[in-house]
Amino acid sequence: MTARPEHDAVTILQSARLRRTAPRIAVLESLLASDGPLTQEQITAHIGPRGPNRVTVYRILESFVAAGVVRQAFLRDRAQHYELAHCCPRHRVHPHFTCTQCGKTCCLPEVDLPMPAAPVNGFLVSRQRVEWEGLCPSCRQSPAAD
Amino acid sequence: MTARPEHDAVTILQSARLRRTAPRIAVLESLLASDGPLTQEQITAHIGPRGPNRVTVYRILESFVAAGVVRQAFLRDRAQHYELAHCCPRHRVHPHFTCTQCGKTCCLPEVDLPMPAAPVNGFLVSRQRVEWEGLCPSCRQSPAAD
DNA sequence: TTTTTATGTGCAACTCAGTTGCGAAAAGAG
DNA sequence: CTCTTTTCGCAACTGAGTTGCACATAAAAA
Repeated sequence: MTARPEHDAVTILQSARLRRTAPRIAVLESLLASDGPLTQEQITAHIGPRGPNRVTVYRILESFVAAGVVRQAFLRDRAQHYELAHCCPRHRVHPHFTCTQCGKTCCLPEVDLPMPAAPVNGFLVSRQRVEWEGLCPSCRQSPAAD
Repeated sequence: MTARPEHDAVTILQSARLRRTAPRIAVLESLLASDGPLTQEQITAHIGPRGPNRVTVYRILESFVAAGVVRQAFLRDRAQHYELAHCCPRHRVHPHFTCTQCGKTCCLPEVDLPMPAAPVNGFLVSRQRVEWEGLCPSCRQSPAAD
């Protein structure tokens, strides 16, 4: 879980000049361990009952977003989903995929979707967000599973 | 406001076989009069103080979505935004544009973004949602205005 | 190491979009 | 006009996220 330096919680905190506290490390490790964006509730559940207060998790995520370590990936079911920023460069566009069967969401950083460089109908686009819905590889192979 | 038949509230209700009540007509007319998706709060404000209860607006929107008359365009600031379905065909992909300066959102139905027909990395995509952020035409012309 | 100080954390209470249950009202059928 | 079904309004609730404040602690200074 601490193979590459940029995938180590303490290293990330240090290079972002953020205080390294137990709650922050725990939140960061939850995001590192996940293969997709997480909500506050999912992070709290992953850390377990001895983890930080949910307000603390919200504030930690807020500070991570401000520091550029974490990004607000998308909103679903009225809940914000957070992902590590290093999973894909800031200005590059990557789609988020949600499986309609198993409900899991993951980001596809290797997929590069073009964003219009010139204005479209007079609208100057500076940021793009793409959400895909459909069937993930495992649900396609086992249609009735899960 | 009632120029084209498909843009007339009563006609829309009749062809969708929905009871035509004052609250339904008022909600539909708000959406018809708007150039972009609206929240329940915006619809209620547009109708005015003598309009229906907010719970009623939610239920009306819910029934409109079920009937295919209205679509949930996107979620912003924790609020669902609704738009008329006839503004762009159901399965075609159109981006929603939000201006970072004036905050207004509109959909660009004339812009057709390609959706992958074949699976991408094993993920079979059946629906796409695209959000653009940037400067709208009027804010580009008057940078400090509004 | 100890002290100091700025920052982070936990708790309780709050906000606000959206939901639910239920009795009253009104639309459409006969 | 009457009956049945659907819709509406109200009040109370839910759940994600926020705020204020006292306490705790990481990092800086002594």
